[in-house]
Amino acid sequence: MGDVFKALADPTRRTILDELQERDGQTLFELCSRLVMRHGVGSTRQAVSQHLDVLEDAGLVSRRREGRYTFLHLDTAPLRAITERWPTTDPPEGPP
Amino acid sequence: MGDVFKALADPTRRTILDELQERDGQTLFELCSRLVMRHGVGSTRQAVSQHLDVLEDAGLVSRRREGRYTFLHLDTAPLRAITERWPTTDPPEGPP
DNA sequence: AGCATGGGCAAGTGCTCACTTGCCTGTCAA
DNA sequence: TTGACAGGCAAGTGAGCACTTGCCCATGCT
Repeated sequence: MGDVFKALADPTRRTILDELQERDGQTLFELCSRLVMRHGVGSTRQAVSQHLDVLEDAGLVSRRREGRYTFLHLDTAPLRAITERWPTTDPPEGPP
Repeated sequence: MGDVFKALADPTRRTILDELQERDGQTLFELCSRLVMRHGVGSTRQAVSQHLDVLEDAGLVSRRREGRYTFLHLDTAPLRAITERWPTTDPPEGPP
């Protein structure tokens, strides 16, 4: 359970989640390219892969192998446990 | 914004939030005592205080000075930004 | 005034973590 | 079959973080 929080603690990993949410099912190379192009993240392929390991352990990302490619999929389900653990008093309805 | 995630990454800090949610407005000594008694957290006073610094920077805890005492208050508002950033597809209605 | 209590401030230490470097495996095209 | 491509598997390194130790300041009671 604490893996989810540790996974979200790194800004690069949060950017990966952002990118996968915008375009799900990317391959590792495509993800690396888009991280450089659109988010200015200059990490190497191995660094991104290690981030994906952490995200996979947290249950936030799943790898789907298909032939030569490995497609990455986002799963935001573990995030629900956060707001369920410390429920907010006032609802998300925005004030005036 | 990333401060919230870094604050939640540590298990001791999450326990502090749990304890403050159960009993809001504690003082530092009371919090330390209850962390030892009820959660088995054996950190020193300074360690807990440094955790409170992190939680305060993240906006999750506020310190209210009153005479010789400093009361600690929980604020779960920053947690809402998490589920708003990566909205879940299926609602929290649990399956069978 | 004088001392105990509640708490802050700062330096030092060990461990974790993000990132790099290098090499190795499996898949497709020519 | 051989080469290029997509990706994994380590080991090593530097920075950040959690925690401790020691000292200092303010408040309140006697």
